[in-house]
Amino acid sequence: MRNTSPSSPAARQAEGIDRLWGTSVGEDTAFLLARANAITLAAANAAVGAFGLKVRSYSVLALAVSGERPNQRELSEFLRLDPSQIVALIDELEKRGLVRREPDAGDRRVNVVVATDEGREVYAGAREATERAEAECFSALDDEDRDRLKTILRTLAAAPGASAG
Amino acid sequence: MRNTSPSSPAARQAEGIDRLWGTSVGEDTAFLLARANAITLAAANAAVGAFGLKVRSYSVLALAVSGERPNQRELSEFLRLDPSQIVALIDELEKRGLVRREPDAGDRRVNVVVATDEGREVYAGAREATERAEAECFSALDDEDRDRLKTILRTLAAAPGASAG
DNA sequence: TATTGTTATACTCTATAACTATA
DNA sequence: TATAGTTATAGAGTATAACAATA
Repeated sequence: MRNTSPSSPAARQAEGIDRLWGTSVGEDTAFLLARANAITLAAANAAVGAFGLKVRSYSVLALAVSGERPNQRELSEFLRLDPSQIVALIDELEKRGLVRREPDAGDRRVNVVVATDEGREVYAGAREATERAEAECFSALDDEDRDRLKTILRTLAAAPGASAG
Repeated sequence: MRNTSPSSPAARQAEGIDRLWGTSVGEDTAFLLARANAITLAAANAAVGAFGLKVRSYSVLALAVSGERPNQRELSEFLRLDPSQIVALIDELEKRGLVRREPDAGDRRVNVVVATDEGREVYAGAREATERAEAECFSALDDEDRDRLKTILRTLAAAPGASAG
């Protein structure tokens, strides 16, 4: 151990990597975005995991609960997941009795995804958990910055090019 | 085709999924963050792909170029990647002659990762490409919002809990 | 001929554990 | 006994193509 300036090993380690924040990587907005996403994703997965869900299946369940009666293609497009992945997610939720595929009256190719009563219950609990987790993730921000972040991200989501892969 | 209100199929489709933005999912900051990340990640991968890199290998190269002489454990911690993944990334970059492992004089277990001249050249081109791509991703934001976003994301990165998986 | 949902498959990414050499 | 780096492997996630039913 040559570098003896900081007392504890943990402190020395932290000091060690903190210097890398001054590099071009640490200045890159896309990198910071990826990191923030990794943190919130992990927290959200932990939160909904208590309800036997992952972020993916939770999102599908939330949209099924919404009352908007999305079909599978719409879920695929909105969540930016391949149609085949949506099939697997719905299969899993349907097997657990949380959602139901309902054939569309006007177009027999189309399945609309709706929540069951049990799905609504599970969703209510999971949503509370994710909101708690999210509040904790963003606890370093004041209310104004939280609003700003959300507004900015919504602007990006609505921007042209946001639909391109 | 029962719903004939919007003229083109594309317009009808867009109208269709836009209604889902009004749901709880569309209001979720973590969801918006994931989407923004997916968009910028795809754009960045496309940009550095022209130089035979991915975002991962580009990040390692950037840190090797920085002059901070990070070792593999530091790269692993800073980039939040497993040490074994760092090995693979450096192997690839080293095989292409873009970086070099240099044994640390003080601790023979440690490898410091530094860029070669060619690595610096490739990095310069790739960095320009990522900056162009990033500018395009964030073109919907004015300068003030871009700064705000960066500041907020930096606050989150520095927050306690940002190091927890 | 195009679209919705489905199946199958291969590829990438990620997580884990065990090993070596040094400390 | 602990740490840096390496190897091997299994699991999750992702992308792609082909297919049946329907429009």
